[in-house]
Amino acid sequence: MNKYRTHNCSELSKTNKDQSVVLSGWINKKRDHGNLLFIDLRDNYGLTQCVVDKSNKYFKELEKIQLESVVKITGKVVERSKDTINSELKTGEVEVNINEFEILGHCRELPMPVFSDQEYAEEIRLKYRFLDLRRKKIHQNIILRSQVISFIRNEMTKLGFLEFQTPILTSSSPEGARDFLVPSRLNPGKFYALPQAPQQFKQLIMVSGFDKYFQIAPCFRDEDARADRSPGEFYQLDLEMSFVEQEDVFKVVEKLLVNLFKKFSSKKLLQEKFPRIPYDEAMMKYGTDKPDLRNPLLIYDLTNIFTREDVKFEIFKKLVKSGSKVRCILTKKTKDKPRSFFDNIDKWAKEQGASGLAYFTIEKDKNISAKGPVGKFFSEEALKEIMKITSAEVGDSMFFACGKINEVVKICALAREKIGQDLDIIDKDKFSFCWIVDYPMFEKNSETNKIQFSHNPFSMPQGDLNKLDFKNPLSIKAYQYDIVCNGVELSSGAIRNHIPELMYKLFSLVGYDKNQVEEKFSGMINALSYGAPPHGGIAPGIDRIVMLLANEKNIREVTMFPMNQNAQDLMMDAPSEVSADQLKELNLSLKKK
RNA sequence: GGGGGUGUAGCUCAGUUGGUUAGAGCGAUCGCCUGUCACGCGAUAGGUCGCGGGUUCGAGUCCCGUCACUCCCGCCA
Repeated sequence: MNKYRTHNCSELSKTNKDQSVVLSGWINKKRDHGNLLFIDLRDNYGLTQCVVDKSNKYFKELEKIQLESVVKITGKVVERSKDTINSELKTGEVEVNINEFEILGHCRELPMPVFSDQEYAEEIRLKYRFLDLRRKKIHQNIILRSQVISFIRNEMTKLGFLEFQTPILTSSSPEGARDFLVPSRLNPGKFYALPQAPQQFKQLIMVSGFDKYFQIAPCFRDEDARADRSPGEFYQLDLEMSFVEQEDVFKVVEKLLVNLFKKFSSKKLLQEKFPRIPYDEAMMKYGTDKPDLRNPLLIYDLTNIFTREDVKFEIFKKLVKSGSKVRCILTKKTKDKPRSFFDNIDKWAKEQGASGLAYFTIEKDKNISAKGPVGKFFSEEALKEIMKITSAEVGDSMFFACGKINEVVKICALAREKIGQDLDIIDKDKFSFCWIVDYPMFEKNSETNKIQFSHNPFSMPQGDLNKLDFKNPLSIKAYQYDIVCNGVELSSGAIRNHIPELMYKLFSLVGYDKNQVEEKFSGMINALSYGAPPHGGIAPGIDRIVMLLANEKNIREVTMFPMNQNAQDLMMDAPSEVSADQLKELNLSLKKK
């Protein structure tokens, strides 16, 4: 028999009546009636009420015991009287009459209550993460995470994928995020980098002939944190397949995600075959390549309207003449919204750094007219044209932004989200997935004006490879795709470029000559020239999937031991200083401040 | 690197126009209480109002600086 328990804290029921049992767990809560004491004993599995009265020799000691102490209790299971049954508790029909008890782990005065729904400052939660993790909600989140990962492993294995580990200490690569560097003792002056993703390794696995690979892969990027982005490290379901086209990857991932989300959430999926939205279309209609499709609002381009003679909105017209764009967001049936609704959005836009959002509502008396501060600037003919372009109807309103294309697109995307929230038209009980496809291979850096890879430099360009228009690199699309769910970017992937000559050519467009490519990507470029299969893959973010399933807005709520925003682990005190000897061994010296 | 928010008891927070000795709930300690499940009741302890400077007869409150946490922008192939 186990020394510590015969049952866990969620197991006992009426069927155990009169049995002598041993339970171990944490003191979740005490209710002291002076001569009668109730103790809720908690473990990973649940809660059991234990009772003791003053006739027991341990009574005084139990009365004094700190919450969150770990104890072993020996006692008898008794059925509760009808009026004392707790239906909220799985074990609520019984309780354990304590005969003996033993303290297994003392607890000091707590820096934060464990049994409470109260929110606490993150600083204290992170410092005492082991206490925080005892709390119900986050405890459940972490269990969910484990179940999600185990489900994924199982499904991937069933689909014939093999799980491999790839190196954690690898080489730094240009392109992409900032690397975490690790100094090499045996190679003074040289550094390993932690992988930003196992990108090159998974392609090498394909070249090695393994056909289908996956891994729950840790990825390290030294970039600043966000609510949905841990500083430092995160996990991806990294996968790669040989002899596939884009649709083959989509099929696998769609099936996996649909099964996963159905199993672990009660929310409905808006569509089980994810819509495919070309990047250009997404940027036009939603202003972003991670649209929340639960939000029905759409963005329209109305730049041409502001070249008309019968439109007198001079500020916009002047800007349009100098190359600015006008975009609008249409809201349906909003004519009765109070003035404050519109003004608040205009005010909000100004707070976002935009010059504001002009608006009007389309009305009809005898004629079509526009009501609102700028309504008078539009002729009936112009309004009819606007209604044609946007499919707007009488009673609808529109918000206008004007400016340089990048700025307009950005504020419209934000405004779409903001207005959607204000109108409360986003169904929070749904998941809406989509694929964003046809990403451009290259983009122009707005500061340096230089051409750079817009996503992954290893992606395969679309179209006839013999007829690619290298003179117009910005026109080249790639077999590059993202999965988006409810406005959250879950993953990106691509069909890879497995042709070395094409790789050299593409890199040359962003300013790398052949030697540089061979130097920077030696492992891979070399491998591709010894018989590489066409291959492609994707890497959905595990943390963000669990966030969606757990309905959490912050990634730390689904991460067991997260760092804070400044990339510090307050519990383990990392990063920390190291000894002079350690530095010496690594051939490093620190600059004095 | 930049912008916003927050910082008062172990925890969560209140603190009015600058004005007496800075309060509450939870927790802790002590006492009472035999059917609670957020048990109840009474008492006690607990404060560098993040830190530094300034204005003022007087600062938790106003001003300047600074630090910490957090959210956002930049960044994140």
